[in-house]
Amino acid sequence: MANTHAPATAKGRETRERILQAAAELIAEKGTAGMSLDDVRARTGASRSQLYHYFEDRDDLVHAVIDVTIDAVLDTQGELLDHLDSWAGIDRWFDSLVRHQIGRQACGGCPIGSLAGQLAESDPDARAAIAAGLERWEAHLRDGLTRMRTRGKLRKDADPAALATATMASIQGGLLLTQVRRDPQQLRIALNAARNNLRVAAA
Amino acid sequence: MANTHAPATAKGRETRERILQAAAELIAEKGTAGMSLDDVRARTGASRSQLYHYFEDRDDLVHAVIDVTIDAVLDTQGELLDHLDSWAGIDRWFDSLVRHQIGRQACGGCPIGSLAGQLAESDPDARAAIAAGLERWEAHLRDGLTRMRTRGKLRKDADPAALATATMASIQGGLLLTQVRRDPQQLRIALNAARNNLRVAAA
DNA sequence: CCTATATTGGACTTCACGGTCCAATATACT
DNA sequence: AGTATATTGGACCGTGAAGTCCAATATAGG
Repeated sequence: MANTHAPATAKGRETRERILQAAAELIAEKGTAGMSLDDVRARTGASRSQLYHYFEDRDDLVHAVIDVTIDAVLDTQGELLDHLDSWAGIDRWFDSLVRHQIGRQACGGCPIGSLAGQLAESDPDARAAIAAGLERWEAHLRDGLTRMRTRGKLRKDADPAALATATMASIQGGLLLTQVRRDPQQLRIALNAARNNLRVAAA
Repeated sequence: MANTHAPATAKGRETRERILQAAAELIAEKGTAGMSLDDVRARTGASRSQLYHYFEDRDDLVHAVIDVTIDAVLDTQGELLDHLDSWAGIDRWFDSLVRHQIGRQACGGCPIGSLAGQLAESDPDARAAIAAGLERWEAHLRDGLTRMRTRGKLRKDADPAALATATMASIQGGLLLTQVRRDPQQLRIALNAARNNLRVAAA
């Protein structure tokens, strides 16, 4: 906290934001270990001082990127996440995920999942932050499924928590296969299976 | 090829093996970017010359680790992979995967999947090698399912390729969640869902 | 045993990177 | 305007890491 100054002026906020944004892009492109502070400087035109004025050190910046990445992923899905309490809403959500992968030509996988694979073992704090992010994400689905059960769309003995977890696994795994095989259909296949599994619990 | 000598003596083979083994462990522990050649030297007592005698450069070593890791993953599952043509065989396989995660206390995720997340974007050759490895893995299941369809255990219109892909996605996603949440039950849940999806195609 | 070749030790070079420091400049506030 | 504070530029440092080179030693095969 000592060295890290929160921006006090509009200009400062803007600089911090530029740095954070560039770092997030670079990490998405080259991985956390692949990003260097010089990369960030090159992309933003910022000076060394600026980096260390707004962030403790490299680690602090990476952690900030994690937070911003999680927010970005959830933001991208926007209000789709608020309507996961109907089969139609879930289908729209799945479709949008697949479309998004087609749009980026099957590159990159899931930004959160990628960070997880890179940091889970080596950085406990990062792991916790990523776990929290995934939990926020999964909670939307779990809540939606719970509402469906209440409304009688799911069997009374259905387990929304487990259904949501299994669906997240299909998403993450489907994105990984999509990324490795450079084929968005891999996600489609995984999501169709996830849908089947949800349907098994339909009333 | 010029500089890389294949070991010509038993001693040489042993040295190369030691280096490769240590590099694989280090990469599993700290990620590809986290492993340094000095780490490998420290763990093996090898000299710089030995590293560069048996491997072109760092990249060559990493690629060798990819191959060895894929083989190790498939070996670990052993003959379980040859009996994925019955529900009992598939269940045994799933159980063994979960048990394995419990054994390693939910650490590490899937060695192949981890490599994928780290290298898919930055190293096209690595991506291709990993894709080939996953394909070898998936083929075992696809072949098993195909045999099941032939024997009438699966519906005639079932798609073994898609079923196998969806199952792989659940495995990879389940392992990722297991790793991030340090909870092997995450894989269990994902595999139960995968099983449900397979059952939907049962005759 | 002798020689060609395989293997090994380790000094050395180069360089990218993270991090520190201090002084210069811009901005806010009274 | 004037002062305190926020912001910025950039030189400088230490370290770790990849990679080169050459000479020393071990091993195989005749």
